[in-house]
Amino acid sequence: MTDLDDFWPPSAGVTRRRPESTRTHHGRRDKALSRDEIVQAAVALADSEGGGAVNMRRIAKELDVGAMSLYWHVADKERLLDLMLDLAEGENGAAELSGDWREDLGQIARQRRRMLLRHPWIVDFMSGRPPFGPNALLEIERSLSVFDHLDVDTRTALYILTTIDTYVTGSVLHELRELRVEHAQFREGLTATEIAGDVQVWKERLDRSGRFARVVRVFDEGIDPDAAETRDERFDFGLDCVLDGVGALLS
Amino acid sequence: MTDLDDFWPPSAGVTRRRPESTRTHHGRRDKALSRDEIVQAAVALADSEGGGAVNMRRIAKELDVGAMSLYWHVADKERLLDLMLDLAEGENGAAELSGDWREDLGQIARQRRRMLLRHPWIVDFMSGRPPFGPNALLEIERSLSVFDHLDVDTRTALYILTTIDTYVTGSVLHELRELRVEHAQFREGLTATEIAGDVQVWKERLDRSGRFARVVRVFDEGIDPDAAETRDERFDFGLDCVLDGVGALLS
DNA sequence: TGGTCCTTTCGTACGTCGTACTAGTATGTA
DNA sequence: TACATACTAGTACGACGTACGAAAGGACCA
Repeated sequence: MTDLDDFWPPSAGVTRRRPESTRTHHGRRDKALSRDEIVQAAVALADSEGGGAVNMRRIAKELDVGAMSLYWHVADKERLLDLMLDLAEGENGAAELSGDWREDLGQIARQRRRMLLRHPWIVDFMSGRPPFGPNALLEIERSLSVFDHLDVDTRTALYILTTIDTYVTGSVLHELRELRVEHAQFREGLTATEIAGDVQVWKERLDRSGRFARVVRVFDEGIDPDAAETRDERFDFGLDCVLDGVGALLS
Repeated sequence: MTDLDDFWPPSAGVTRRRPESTRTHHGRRDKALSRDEIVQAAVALADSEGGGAVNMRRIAKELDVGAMSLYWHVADKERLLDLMLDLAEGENGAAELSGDWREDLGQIARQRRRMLLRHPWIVDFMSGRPPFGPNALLEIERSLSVFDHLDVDTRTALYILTTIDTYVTGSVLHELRELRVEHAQFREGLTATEIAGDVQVWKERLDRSGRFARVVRVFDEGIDPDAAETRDERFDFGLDCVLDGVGALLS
């Protein structure tokens, strides 16, 4: 495994490099601080306390290190976030592909969704960050291999992958909205019955106004579009739509 | 037009209300400050200088007002962001629908994409915010009407709308990533040829490693998946996939 | 006229953030 | 011993959200 840092795109000034020659420890600390260690700590912190808890002082405390020590290994917080994203990107073990395009694309999509739900902070930091870190590139490479034995030009293959990834990303964004709203309500100490009562009052206000007939019908039919139990089903529903569309295109 | 504030869901404590009785101006300022005025100023600021420029002091300066004056009309910054999102949501004039489901869903999707691209800060603030402000609800109501004369149960209709919205959101997220990377490069004073040269070096590194055969082929075929000219085409490609899938379901 | 109350405005100040600057400390080399 | 290299870290600055409380000015009543 060569140094993956070589594969960052030119726009990302990620590579503040360690010296190639000596690897001995020079600092005051007993163990040498490393960039990987920092990124891992940051990811662990973001996983357990949310993206909002990620700040340099806090990461440093986690590593029992001065805040400014981080800046030797990482150019700034933006670069650290780049590295965090790509680390998460890399944790999808490359399970082998079956050879059936629909099954494989479906598996890639579901795997990616699971990854994003494991690290909800990714969607917070994704915007404005180029998705071409080394591990992301490896994923793209792997995904492109699905089309190896299909009669599809490269551009179309890319479009298809982009469409699927787009759906997955948007889907997770939706799910996280719901999860966080639930969480906020829970933290305010509201019981399920209190929430249901409030929703009922809300619904009646909507009903009385006469401008939300169809929305009110959703309530009345007892459909909770955000119900936790139906999220997988809903994801698969949309994914099937997308893959059906892809199928129509491939034939 | 009754007060749309009535239609906020119970979870959003948006409604710090003005007193109902007297409406005369009491403050020190010559014109009374109003919540709408604040929200509009915030949106204008976000549009022109990006979501990062939105902060209470700056909005106040824009209105020639003390920073803390805002807090009489808006509970806190989070609520202000809620209001900003819903204001943008409301600017989609409700063009009448044709009655052809595919055309109408396509139009809704394209209109929403344009809105999100007009206000790129929305995707920055969207995560973790419930999408049920009054104007969002009106949009949902309008979208649901597409299914009025179709034989689709409510749940499926909702799933379809969610799938489309999911695709649009993810799509805009992708586009903004690209736009912002371009913008960052531009701001660093890089010329197009410099960028092309850097990319070439990057590509060759990828090539030499032998692990990115398919990605390198994308380069070699001269395909820029992020090219500005092809963005509309790419969006329509994916949207057609989704709508094809929906079509398969409806028949 | 003067008091008192309610609505609205806003100055000050605190805690938190990213990080520039600078001064260190430990190791290797001449 | 002297100097360079590789790291670590304290201090400090400016920007942020906003709690707190003081005030300003109209409305009302005496």
